Amino acid sequence: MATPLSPTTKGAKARTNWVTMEDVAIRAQVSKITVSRVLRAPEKVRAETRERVLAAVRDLGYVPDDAAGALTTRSSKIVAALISTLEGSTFASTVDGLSRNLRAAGYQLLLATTDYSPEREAEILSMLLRQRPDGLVMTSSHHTADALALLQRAQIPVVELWELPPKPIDSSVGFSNFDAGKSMTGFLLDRGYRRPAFIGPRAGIDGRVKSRSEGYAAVISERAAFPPRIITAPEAVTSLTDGGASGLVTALERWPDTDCVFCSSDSVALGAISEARRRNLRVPEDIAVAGYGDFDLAGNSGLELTTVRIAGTEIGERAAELILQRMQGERPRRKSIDVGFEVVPRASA
Amino acid sequence: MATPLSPTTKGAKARTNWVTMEDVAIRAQVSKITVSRVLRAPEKVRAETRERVLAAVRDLGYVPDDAAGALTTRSSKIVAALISTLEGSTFASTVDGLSRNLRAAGYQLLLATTDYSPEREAEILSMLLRQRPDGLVMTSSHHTADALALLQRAQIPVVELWELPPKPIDSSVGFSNFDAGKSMTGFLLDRGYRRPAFIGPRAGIDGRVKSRSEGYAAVISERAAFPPRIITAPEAVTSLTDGGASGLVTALERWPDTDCVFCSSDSVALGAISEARRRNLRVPEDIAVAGYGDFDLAGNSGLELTTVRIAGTEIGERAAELILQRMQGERPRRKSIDVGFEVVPRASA
DNA sequence: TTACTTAATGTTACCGGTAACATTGTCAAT
DNA sequence: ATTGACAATGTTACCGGTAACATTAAGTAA
Repeated sequence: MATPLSPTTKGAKARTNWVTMEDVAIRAQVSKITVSRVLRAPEKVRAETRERVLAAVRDLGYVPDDAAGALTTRSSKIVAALISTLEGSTFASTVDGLSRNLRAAGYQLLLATTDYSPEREAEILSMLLRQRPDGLVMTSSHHTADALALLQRAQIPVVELWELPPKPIDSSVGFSNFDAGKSMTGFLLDRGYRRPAFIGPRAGIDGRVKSRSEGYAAVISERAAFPPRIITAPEAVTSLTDGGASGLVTALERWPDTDCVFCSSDSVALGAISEARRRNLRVPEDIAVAGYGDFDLAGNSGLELTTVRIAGTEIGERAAELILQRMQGERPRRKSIDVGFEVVPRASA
Repeated sequence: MATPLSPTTKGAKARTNWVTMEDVAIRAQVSKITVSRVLRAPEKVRAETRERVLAAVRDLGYVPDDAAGALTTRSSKIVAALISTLEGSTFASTVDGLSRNLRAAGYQLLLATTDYSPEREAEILSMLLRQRPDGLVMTSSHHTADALALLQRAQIPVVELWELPPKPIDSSVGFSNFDAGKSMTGFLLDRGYRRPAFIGPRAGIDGRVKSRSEGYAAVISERAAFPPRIITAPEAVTSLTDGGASGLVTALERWPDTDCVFCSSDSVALGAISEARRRNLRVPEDIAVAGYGDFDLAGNSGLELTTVRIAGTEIGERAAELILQRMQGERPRRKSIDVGFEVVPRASA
């Protein structure tokens, strides 16, 4: 009693939809390894054979399985990214630059957001590592011991973004938030403002904001005759813009002579400006406002926001380059790349 | 002559840093499969054995290799996302919601941006498929034949986001851009504006914008006594805000009686408002401006932008649910989820 | 006691590729 | 004609897991 065969040429099984390298090999009348060679080292295969294989690939619509290949090559062609947040557009351009440059080299980006929580970061990290990424980028530089241990064992290139940690895990692409805070504060004093305050989101959430405020404090301590005025939003306030609005109120209540606020981000500055308008305060005559980030809205919106420009896309692109070099086994010249920043003077301060 | 053994207990090879399931098995004095069971079906293993295995897992810091497992389970635990752009914060919250909900179920998000190009989308798609994602989401609904063929063969759940295509590939989560365009236009006419124009980015780039403008045109044709006034930015203009500014100028030049502009996004509206301010036009008295998207800046910035609110995060969350259901083999009730939209009246129109 | 379940664990083969080595064929030099 | 070198292709084993089936031990019903 003959078992009824399916009408496909394949014969038995076919439990999956995917065309395998073996299918291609059979159709091209070669062995699997020849197909593999055509795809990865075409010059090692005679032109005639190569064409036959490529034709089979096209005919069958073969798409290689990188995960299977990774088992022997030990390269998943995946880079993982741990991003603090995608909201507020701070890191969006970085992710974009990163993904674009990685893809050009055949790598894909595995993305996860940590909401600024080191604990969540550690948890997510261990999930991401199950995919055996070839490299890792992260926008935070405060990590739990667990996370560090995992990274230690993983032995993959790690790039920390958006700052230059004094003691980097591996390498980093960013700039000094401390210096940026100093520069803007110095700029404001130079412009003639006497009592600048610093407004940030709720405390402790983001090390970068802390560095900026410390830059601010350093300059104030050095050049001004009053103690640094740093305001952090109360727990209840979640939105950055709301934090800016409430921060301005708090600043003016606590120190009525405040003539200028330096906000931890453009979103915060937006909130401060809109609060100022609500109170009929002129910007910058009654209260000057400076932001941080040079988001799209800062220059193009009629806000004319004085701010600090960060090369977000470049950070992503450089990180990709660095990671790619490291994955190719090269030891890059520098493990830290400083992309700098720029104070952009506009009308608001 | 004895070969010098490394001091590790492992004996031979150890060409990789990663601890394998076999290492765990040896340490716990069981077989690989028992380790596998402890991790995936603990109830099938005696408590005592289980503890021993878990201890070994902890001691060695074992992290399973999902890619290896995927070979037999045929589930990569990866979902791929093809996003038109990350800039402008339109899709950021969607990606966030998606990633969050997927991770809760043990899935990771593989992200790529297409820059609104169907050709690039097809190209990227074939790269992404090499990772054998279990599911796919995409924010565009215009695809090349190649892309469709690939998706066809891949046989994985596909969710199209941010609109409800009349002929979806598989399933979709979104809303009707056409209806949203109609609603806002109707709202503007109801408010008493007589000559609303529509301002969009450069033509043909985004099908959703087209749908919105068609909604606008439909209402104008039905209720107003003039032909629809649709302006698209010239090729040279890349920024959305710049497009809004130049769009306003063009509208007022071409149709001086324009009393209101409905912009294809809040960013465009921002540009229009700032151009209006430059020209000392009062908003909304001289020219009313409506946006689309209800980005963070719309409500909190003092702009008081009248706009259409889209539940971006919800789209991501629902898409995750849908994909997860599909991957579990369930046939969900609806293949299309309409999350709706809401016209948000503020001061600008 | 003996056969029959059931629980707990192990063995084998396989997923879809690639590394390493093996084989075959061709041609030039001896 | 014989040999060696090299080009083209194939064979085998293995990567790190899991499915399917096999085995063992202990308990239970007849």
